[in-house]
Amino acid sequence: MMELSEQEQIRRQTVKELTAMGIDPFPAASYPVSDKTCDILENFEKDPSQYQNVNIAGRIVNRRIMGAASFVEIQDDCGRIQVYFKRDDICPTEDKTWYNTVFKKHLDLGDIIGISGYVFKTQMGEITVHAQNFTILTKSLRPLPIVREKDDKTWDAFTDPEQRYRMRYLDLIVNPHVKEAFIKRTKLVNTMRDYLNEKGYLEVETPILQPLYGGAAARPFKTHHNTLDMTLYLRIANELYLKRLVVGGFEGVYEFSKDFRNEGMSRFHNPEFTQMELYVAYKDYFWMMDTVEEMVERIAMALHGSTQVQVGENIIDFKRPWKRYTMFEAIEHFTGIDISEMEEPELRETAQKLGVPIDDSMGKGKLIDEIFGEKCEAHLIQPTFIYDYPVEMSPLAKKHRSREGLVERFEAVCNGKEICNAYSELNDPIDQRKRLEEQLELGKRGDEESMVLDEDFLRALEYGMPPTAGLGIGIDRLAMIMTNSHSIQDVLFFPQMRPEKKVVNDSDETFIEHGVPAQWVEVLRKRGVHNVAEFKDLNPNKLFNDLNGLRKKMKLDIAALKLEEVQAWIEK
RNA sequence: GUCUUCGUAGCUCAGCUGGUAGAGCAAUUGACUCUUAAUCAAUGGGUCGGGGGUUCGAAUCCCCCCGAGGACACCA
Repeated sequence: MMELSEQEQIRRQTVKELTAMGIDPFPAASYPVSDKTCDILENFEKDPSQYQNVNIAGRIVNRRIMGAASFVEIQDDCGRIQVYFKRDDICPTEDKTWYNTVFKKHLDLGDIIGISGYVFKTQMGEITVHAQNFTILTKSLRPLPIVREKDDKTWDAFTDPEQRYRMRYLDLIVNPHVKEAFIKRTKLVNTMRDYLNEKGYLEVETPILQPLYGGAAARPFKTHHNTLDMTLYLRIANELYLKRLVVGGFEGVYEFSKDFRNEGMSRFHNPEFTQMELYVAYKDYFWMMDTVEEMVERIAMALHGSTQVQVGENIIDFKRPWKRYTMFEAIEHFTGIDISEMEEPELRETAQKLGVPIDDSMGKGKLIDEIFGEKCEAHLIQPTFIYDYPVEMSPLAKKHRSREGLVERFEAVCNGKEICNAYSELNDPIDQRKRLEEQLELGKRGDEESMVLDEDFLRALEYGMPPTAGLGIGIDRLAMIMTNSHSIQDVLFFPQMRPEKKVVNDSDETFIEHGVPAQWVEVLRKRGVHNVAEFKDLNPNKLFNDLNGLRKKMKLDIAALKLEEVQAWIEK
């Protein structure tokens, strides 16, 4: 038995009383919902005659009882509406039980009911459903957090992040803006998918369980397949599989993919996250910049009806064209230093001068990337393309068509964070092999993130992949921006959390076998001892004192314990 | 992983330099036939995250642990 709070006990008792009255608190039959709250609120005044016989269903989120009349607020999946209950309308005969007992005493905040009635406007001018009948559809056994709102002011908002993320269902019930954000997220994905489908690209699915992981520099999650008796990894990216499909002759493929990276967590990182990766044959990275601009601008329009989006303090404007800087230009812009001609020692010196933290394992490319990350990225609020990256950091990107040491790669940065990453894809299999081998070499230098050589991927390239533009765009990051969310946990329904500790509860019998008299078992639980295993960590004197103290407090009519008895349980 | 802030009733919070745990809402009982943070009256509800220590006495001070937030690190 778990300990129930007073309110939970009362609600369980109510369930019993309803059942005893012949009312099923959890009925099986369909309820004939014919109307939505939002539709009634929006359209009632245009044509009241259409709303003389409505059926709504939803959760009771507020209640005001005035004797023989009451107002209840019902919430369904699109909003809330006030419902008016009048005793003599609910109970037209002499028997007033249905109103006085079932409605007033046996309904609680959080219960789900169905209501049939007609719509009218109260004296205060609020569109309201006048209930003629109601049906209990689900009793709620736990009290709901009570959030009250009036004129944009909120009282007792349910804000504890731990509870909000662990019990997202509660968060969704009581915090309407949370629901809004998730609806926007889905709209974002739908808009992107529509855009890609309109262009004629094919949505595909590739393996999540992979024998080798690749396509990004991150540590993977490792698992094991029993029948094959082999290690499998959860994918960190799907790039290498999608490119195989381009080799296979698909000229435009994309996938919305859950990827898994075994790295630290923060307000920008969850162990599993969503990316959309797109590969289009016969295109290059400049073409891809145009595509990203067009697609993201369309998403902003779909979600906000405007290219401008409020994000924290800033208004971000996704209107095309976005600013474009090469990486060297961006660094020169923010530091005043032109590093484009520098070699490793000079870069190292410059980084130190700029206060950029570096270590010995960093090569030329990593140093440039660090300087950019430290000095530029956070300042790029409006959407900006940063292009032409050092080759060392980009083993899958094609060599720059004219500049030595660079690759044709870009990232879009927005609100100080990377939102996408794209290249003219490397399709020279000899160069690709060399680059991947260099990554392995870097691995030996202490860089844990370097990749494993994927021979089949190289074999595919050797058959010939057309020149291809590729893109990875972070759906969670984009959703954060588009919903003005401070943290990734606000755009994931169920962000990863440490598990709640669960207390093991022993049965009465187990305690009794341990020598605890039956009437003391409940007292022990009250004291916080849930199982006999906890005995060994307890001080017998303290337990003895606490239990007899509780006996007094609970006014129990049983003999006081002796210290020897308590010692006996603990030693057993 | 490091630093830092936090954890008190179902929810939101107060509780000063240690002295028997408080409020509002929610709950229970009662009054009230158009209220809307409904109102009015009464009542109940707490291992003060867990464990240890200091003390005559700990929600409060100290240490350890658990959980969460934030910052940093990591994450091309």
